[in-house]
Amino acid sequence: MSQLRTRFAPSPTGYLHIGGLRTALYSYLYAKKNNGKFILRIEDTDRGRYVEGAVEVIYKTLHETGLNYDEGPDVGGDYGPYIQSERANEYMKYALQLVESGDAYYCFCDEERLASLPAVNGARRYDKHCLSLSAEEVKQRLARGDKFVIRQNMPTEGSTTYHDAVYGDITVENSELEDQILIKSDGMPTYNFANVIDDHLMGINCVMRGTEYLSSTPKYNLLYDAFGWERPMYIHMPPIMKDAQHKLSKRNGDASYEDLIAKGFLKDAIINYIALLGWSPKDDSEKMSFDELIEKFDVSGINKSPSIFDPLKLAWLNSLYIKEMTPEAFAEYASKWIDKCYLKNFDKALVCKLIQGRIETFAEIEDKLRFLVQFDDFDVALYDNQKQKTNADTAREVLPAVRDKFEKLTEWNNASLYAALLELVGELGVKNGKVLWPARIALTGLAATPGGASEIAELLGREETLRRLDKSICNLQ
RNA sequence: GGCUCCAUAGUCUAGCGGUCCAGGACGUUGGCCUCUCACGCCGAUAACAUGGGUUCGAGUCCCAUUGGAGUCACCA
Repeated sequence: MSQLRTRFAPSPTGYLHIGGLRTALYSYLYAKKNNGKFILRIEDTDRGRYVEGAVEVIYKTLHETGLNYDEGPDVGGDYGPYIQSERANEYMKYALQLVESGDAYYCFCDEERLASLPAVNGARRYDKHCLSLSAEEVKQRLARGDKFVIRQNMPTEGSTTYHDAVYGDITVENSELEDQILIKSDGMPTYNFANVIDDHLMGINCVMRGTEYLSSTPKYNLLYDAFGWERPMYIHMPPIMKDAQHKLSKRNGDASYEDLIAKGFLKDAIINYIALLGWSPKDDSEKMSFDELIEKFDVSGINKSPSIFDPLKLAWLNSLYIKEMTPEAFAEYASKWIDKCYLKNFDKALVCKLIQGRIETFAEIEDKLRFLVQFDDFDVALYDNQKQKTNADTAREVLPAVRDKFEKLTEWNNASLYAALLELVGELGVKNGKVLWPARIALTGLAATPGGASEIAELLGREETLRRLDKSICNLQ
């Protein structure tokens, strides 16, 4: 068999949604796994839907996620142009070839007539009205400048079967197939037509796309047959759902790739997660690098039923990727979120050290660090802790001593602070918690913090630490 | 509504006739660890949609029912 060529053919409608990204991912993985080529083609035959800048978003996202295509509008290739609107003159030629062979025909029906067609089985169906027009009549109307479309002439009997790599054999009765429009009245090809022509012209021998095409694929195959072209292999994949009933879509306000990035998810985690939505490797691997994905990817692992997008599991994977970042990489990536917290005098490296292992998404940073710049009066009930045997009364006794120890320190770092705290524990002859708990509470006013008393004191610095202790001690009186 | 497809825990999934009183993961939860939280570690939790077949034997094959998805555009 000749070299495998897959393609991702999005239409530039403004963003790249998660489902589209996954389609691109699988296509890419499958191509790479088989030493094939992955091609990007922009399907912009609908002039009305064109969105400014949408193409760039597609390029950017694909490159950013590592889904580098071998051929495409911005990288070139031997089968260009890779933007359908730039190949506009190609399609009519092929449509006319089909008219010639009787596999397609001119149709002059207007909207009104179409709308008056009776519904069959709950849906309107074109009645092949114009198929019976004589060649002479067609010629006249064309010469007269009548608006027309070109329709595919579907067989009315028999059935068409094809093989899908994940769903198996799919058979559809030809009578179910409508005479779909190939060339629109504006002269542009419909997606269905341009798709087939371009796939063939670009040597695409493997078509990967969502299941929404599962039942219309026979129409495409009939086109391949009419031209005498070899049909490609098909790999349809199930949709990604928001919940059991609804597909994930930007229109419903669901997260797009950009949204997820903005919410603090790492691209590697996103790719890893969506690879797992609808596909699973032979072993039980969950966290996989891009290279491992290529290595393990296999069509037989693609699932048949829709899968629901689970932000919780994505977050879990994301936390795994966050933990393995180097401190430097983490600091750099996190800086944009840390900056939102208006931290001025705090050691960023120290801050990062405390939060890196404690967040699942970068968006949580703001909440986690708020206590650094905000220290309000708090309920002394926070000093209550059954397990540590502490309460406001014990805090009242311990805190002044803590303050005293801290003030005498010549070195201000976690080790010395912690040592000072333990020293006090020794002197008082109590459990660690009896000192550590109230100290942390007094410094933050929070039941849970991203660090222990000494770590937080180190971060706060001598001055702020003493100030907070004084304030808390005062509030206990 | 017609047609096509799908159906294992709350979610993602393994399973391709016996090795499954169903395995992994997220979540939830108990515990350990611990300067709180988090991490980590150990344990628990919960599923073969229903009903018929086929078979010595069915989560695995067939049929029906139910449920769900997709599709039926001069949108892609």
